[in-house]
Amino acid sequence: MNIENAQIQMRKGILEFCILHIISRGEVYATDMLEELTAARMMVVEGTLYPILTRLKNAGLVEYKWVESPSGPPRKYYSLTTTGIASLEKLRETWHELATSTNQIINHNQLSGLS
Amino acid sequence: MNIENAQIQMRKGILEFCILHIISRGEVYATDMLEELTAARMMVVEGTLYPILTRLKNAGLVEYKWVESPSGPPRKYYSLTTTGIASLEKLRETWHELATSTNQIINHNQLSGLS
DNA sequence: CCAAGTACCTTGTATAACAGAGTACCTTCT
DNA sequence: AGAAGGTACTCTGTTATACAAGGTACTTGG
Repeated sequence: MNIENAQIQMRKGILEFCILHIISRGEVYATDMLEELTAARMMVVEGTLYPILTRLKNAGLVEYKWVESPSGPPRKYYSLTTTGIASLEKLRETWHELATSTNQIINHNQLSGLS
Repeated sequence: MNIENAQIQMRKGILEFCILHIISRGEVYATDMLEELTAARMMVVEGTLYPILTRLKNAGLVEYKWVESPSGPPRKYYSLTTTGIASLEKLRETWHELATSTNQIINHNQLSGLS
C-alpha cells in the first residue's frame, strides 16, 4: 500500500510551515510543539521534529535560548528571527496559492462515475 | 536561500493527489496533464511527471492505453482503476483534514508583535 | 532522405522524514 | 549518597522523491 506513503508526503511539505507558525505565536520548546502538532493531527515524532528545528536554526530563521525547567533538564525555547518572520510570510502566501490551485483542480469537474 | 526549497517541499506531497484528480476527470496523456498543472501554477516538469505516472501504474492506481496521435508518436492515455478511485477518495479526505489542521494552526492566534 | 517536432524514458544527485538507539541532566525514593 | 525513572535533546542509517539533463523512438514535411 503506497497510499499511506502519499499521505505522509502530503504532510511533509506543510510541516516546516506549521512549525514556524507555532513558534511565531510565542516561545515554545520541542515538547510544546509536538503536543500542538499532535492535537492538530499532524502526527510528528521526535526524530522528525528535532532535525527540522536544527535546519531552521542553521538557516537563520529561528533562534533559541536555554531555559531551566522546573522538572527535568533545561529546554531550548525557540523564537523567530527577523528573517524567520519574513520567510513565514512568504510561506503563508505559498500555502494560500497552493490551496487555491489544488482546490481549483479538484473542484474543476466532479465526474465521480466516469469509466 | 532555503525558502524556495520549502516551497518546493510544500508542492511535492500534493502533486500525486492532483495528478490522480486530473486523470479522474477523463482520459489524458502526459502533455495534457503538464498543461493543466502549469495553468494551476504547479510548475511540474517532464522528469517529475513521468516517474510519478510509472509509480502510479506499478501501484495499480492507473492504467493506460496507447492511442495514435494525429501529429507525432502514439500517446499513453491514462485512466483510473477501481483501486485508483478508492485511493483518490482517501487522499481527498487526507487533503481536507490537512488543510483544516493547517488553517487551525495558522489561525489559532495571530500575535505578530511578540518578542 | 534528412531535419524538426512530439512523446516517452532513464540516470545521477540532493534533500528530507522516519525509526531506533543513544547521551545528558534532573528529581525522587530508599 | 546512590539508584531508578523521567525529560529533553542528538545522531546514524534507510528509504522515498523531485529534479536536471540527456537519450530513444516515432511522425511529418521539405
